[in-house]
Amino acid sequence: MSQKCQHEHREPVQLCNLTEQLRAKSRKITGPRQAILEVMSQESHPVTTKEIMAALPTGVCDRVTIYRAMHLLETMELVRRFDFGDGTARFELVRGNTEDHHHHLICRTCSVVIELEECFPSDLEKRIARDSGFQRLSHKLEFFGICPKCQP
Amino acid sequence: MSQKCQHEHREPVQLCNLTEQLRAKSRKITGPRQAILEVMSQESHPVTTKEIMAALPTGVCDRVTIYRAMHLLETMELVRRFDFGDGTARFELVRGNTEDHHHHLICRTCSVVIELEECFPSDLEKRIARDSGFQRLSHKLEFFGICPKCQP
DNA sequence: TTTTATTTTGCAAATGATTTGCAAAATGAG
DNA sequence: CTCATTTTGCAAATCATTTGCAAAATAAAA
Ligand SMILES: [Mn+2]
Ligand SMILES: [Mn+2]
Ligand SMILES: [Zn+2]
Ligand SMILES: [Zn+2]
Repeated sequence: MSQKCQHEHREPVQLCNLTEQLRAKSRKITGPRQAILEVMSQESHPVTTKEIMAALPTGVCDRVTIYRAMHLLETMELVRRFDFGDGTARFELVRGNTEDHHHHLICRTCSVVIELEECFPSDLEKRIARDSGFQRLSHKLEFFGICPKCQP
Repeated sequence: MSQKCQHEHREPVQLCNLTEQLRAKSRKITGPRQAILEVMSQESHPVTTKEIMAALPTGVCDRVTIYRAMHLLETMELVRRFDFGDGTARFELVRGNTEDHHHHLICRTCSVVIELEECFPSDLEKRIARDSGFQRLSHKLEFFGICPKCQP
């Protein structure tokens, strides 16, 4: 079945998904949640809760609400969590298929982020699964380096 | 030139390295540091500071000392830091060449760890470097899955 | 629309890992 | 053994994240 949004007016796909998926789980469509998703839809790289907070109009919601929204959206697979190794979680809106994922390249000096298309080769991953007997394999993978601007 | 230890008596390679490298930096060879390395040399997977603390004879040192030792040993490249995504750093003794590294496969249910030989293909990594203009690329990579014992 | 059941939220406080300040203790060179 | 330097323990600070709870918001029911 198609996932097409039923509304007539134009809205980002994510907000439609949000509405529908929230209803399906008897969760509520609230101002904070819409505002958070609005902010995230304008970001092209993973963002921290602190950054979301800063991008939100003053007083929209508490930081705790953002943490709680991230948990919810993560379980709904509308948002994905990343770890750049600095002790702060980052979140990014899932834009394509839920099954897709991607990785990042981060500058060790200025922290600029590049979105990557390359992924760990699935045949290699299958071999790891076969050799170990593990099932449902997934991976966390991020690259680090020195970006052109930061090179000596 | 060979890295062979000059001492006559038998000691784990790491402790020799420690002694020599510490001298070279005018840092001191202390009881806590030797004890911590002793514990780590008996572990085959990355360990947390809490686990090191627990494995150490009571009263050998404070948890803070372990944190400080990990920082020092990490800069000396005698120890490597890993992140299994649970908010606690893990450390493992570097056993082979300093340039080598490896990754892990962790059970999402029971947390059992498998040491892996597979690594991200270097030709692919070189392509990422070339396409992005980044230099000195490195990567963080860990796999997750369900181990044979935890499978339904 | 009003009522009612349920979910959310804000705020304060708790948790947990890690870091820092500082004076006392340990180490190693001479 | 003495002295300069590095380390350590302990308490307190930081920081991200979580939790408890009563008040506020939302959506289903009447
Ligand atoms: Mn991304
Ligand atoms: Mn390992
Ligand atoms: Zn991937
Ligand atoms: Zn690798």
